[in-house]
Amino acid sequence: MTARPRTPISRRERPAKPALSREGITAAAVAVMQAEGLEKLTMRRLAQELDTGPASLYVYVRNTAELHANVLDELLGSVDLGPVQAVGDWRERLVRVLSSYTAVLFEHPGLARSALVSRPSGKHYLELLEALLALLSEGGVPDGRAAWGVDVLLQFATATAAEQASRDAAPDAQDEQDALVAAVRGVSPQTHPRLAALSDELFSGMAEDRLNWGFHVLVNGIRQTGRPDAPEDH
Amino acid sequence: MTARPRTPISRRERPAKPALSREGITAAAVAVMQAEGLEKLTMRRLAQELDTGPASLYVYVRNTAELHANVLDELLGSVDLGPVQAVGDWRERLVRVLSSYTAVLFEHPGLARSALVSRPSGKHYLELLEALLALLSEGGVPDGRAAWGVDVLLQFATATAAEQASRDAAPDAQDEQDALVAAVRGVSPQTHPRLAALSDELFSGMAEDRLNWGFHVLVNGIRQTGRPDAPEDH
DNA sequence: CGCCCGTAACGAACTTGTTCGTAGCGAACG
DNA sequence: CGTTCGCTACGAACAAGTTCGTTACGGGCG
Repeated sequence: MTARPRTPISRRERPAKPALSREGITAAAVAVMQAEGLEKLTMRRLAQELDTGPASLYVYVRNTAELHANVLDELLGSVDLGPVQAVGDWRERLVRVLSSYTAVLFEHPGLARSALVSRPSGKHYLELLEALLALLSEGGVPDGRAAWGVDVLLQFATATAAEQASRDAAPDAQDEQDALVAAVRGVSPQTHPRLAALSDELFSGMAEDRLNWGFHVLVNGIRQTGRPDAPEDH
Repeated sequence: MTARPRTPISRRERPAKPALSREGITAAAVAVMQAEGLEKLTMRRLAQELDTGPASLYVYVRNTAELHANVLDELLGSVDLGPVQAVGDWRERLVRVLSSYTAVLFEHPGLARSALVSRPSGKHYLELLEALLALLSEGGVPDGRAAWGVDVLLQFATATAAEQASRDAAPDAQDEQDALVAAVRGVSPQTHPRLAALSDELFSGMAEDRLNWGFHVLVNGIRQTGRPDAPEDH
C-alpha cells in the first residue's frame, strides 16, 4: 500500500467542479441528448461531460433506465396541458393532451421505449396524470373507471409512440415491419382466410389516424365498461 | 505474415458439428432459456453451446432482439387457440385467447419486453392474428375495425404482461412501483385534487381484474367506434 | 487434375453498462 | 485541537453485444 505513482490531487485545486447531484446529472444528460442524440448519451459520455468517472454517477442514478426516466420527465414538461382549462368538448381536449404527450415521445424513440418499461414517477408525469383525471372527471366518467383508464390511455399512447417513432428512425424497425408485411401477404388463404382477406386493411391508414382512432376506442370503452368489482362504480 | 502460432485444425476432424442454421440456433436458444433463464441466454453462452464463437451467430440472426423474437415465436406455439372453435359467447372466447397469450408472456418478462419493441412476424404469431380476426369477425365487428383492433388488443396484452411480469420478477421494477405510489400519495390536494382523491383507486385491483377490464374496454370500444376514413366501415 | 473464388466461421478487438475496493474529504465527537 | 467515521468520488476490472479482417472449406472453372 501507499507509494502509488498516482498523484492524489486535492479536489480544491480543480477548477471548482459544481459537485454532483441528481439534478445536475439530469440537466447535463438532457443537454448531451439534445446536442448529440440519445444514442450518444452513455454513462461514459455523461461522466466525461461532468468531468468524472462513470462509477460516480451510480451514486445518484440507479442505472441507465433511471437516467432515461429522469430525462424523460424533464421533457414531459413540454407537454401542452392547456386543453384542460380550455373550452370545448372534453373528449376532444383529452385527445389533444394525449396527442401532445405522444408528440413529445415521438421526438425521442428511445425514451418512449424506456417509458414503456420503467414506470415514471416524476413531477411532470404526475401533472399529466392530474390533467387526464380532470378531463375524464369533467366527462362524467366514474372515478373508478377513470383511475384505471388513465393507465390504459397512457400505455397505449406510449407504446404507439415507441413503435412508430422507432420505425421512422431505426432501419431495423423498418425491416421488421417489412418482414411482417411480407409474411402476412405471403400467407395462404386456405389456412389463414381472415388474414389473407384483411392483409391490406391491417397496414392501412396513416399513423396519426390510427392513433386518434385508438384514443376514441379507449375513451368510448372506458365510458361504457363497468369495473368488475363495482358494477355501478362508486 | 504467416507463421502464426495458431494451429488451423481442419473442421472435419471435429466431432461433427451439426452446422449452423437459423433453426438450430433458435432451438438451442430455447433450450438454454428453458434450462437457465433468459438472462443467461447471451450470445456468448449460446455460441458456447453450439461450440462456436459469438460472431458466427450474426450470420443467422441480426442481433439479440431478433434472437429473442425467434425464441418468442417458438413459445407462442403454446398459446391456446382452442376457444376459436369452441362454442359460447365470442367475446368471452376472445378474452380467453388473449389471456392465454398474456400468460405465456408472463412466464418470460424479458421476452414480453422484446415483443413490445420488436414486432414479431413468425408463424405462430400469424396464427394468433388469424384466430383473433376470426373471433372479431364472428362477433360482427366490421373488417376495417377488426384489422386495426387486433393491433391494439395485442399491444395492450403485451405491454401489460411486460409491465406486470417484470414487476413480479425484478426488484428494480418493484422499487419503481413503490416510488410512484409514494409520489402519488405525497401529492398535495391543493395542487393535484383529482390525484389526491383517487390515489387509492389508481393502484387498486388485482392484476388479472385490470387486465380483463382492459380487454372488455377495448372490445367494447372497437365495436362502437367507427374508423375516421370510413364512417360505415365497408 | 489443379487452381480460384464465394462464403461460412472465427478470433480479436472495441464499446458500453455495471460493480468492487480504495482513498480522501468533512463533520461529529471526544 | 486531534481522532474517527461515514460517505462521495474514482480507477480498474468484468461481462456482454457487436463489428472487422482473416482464414479455411468446398464447389466450379480452366
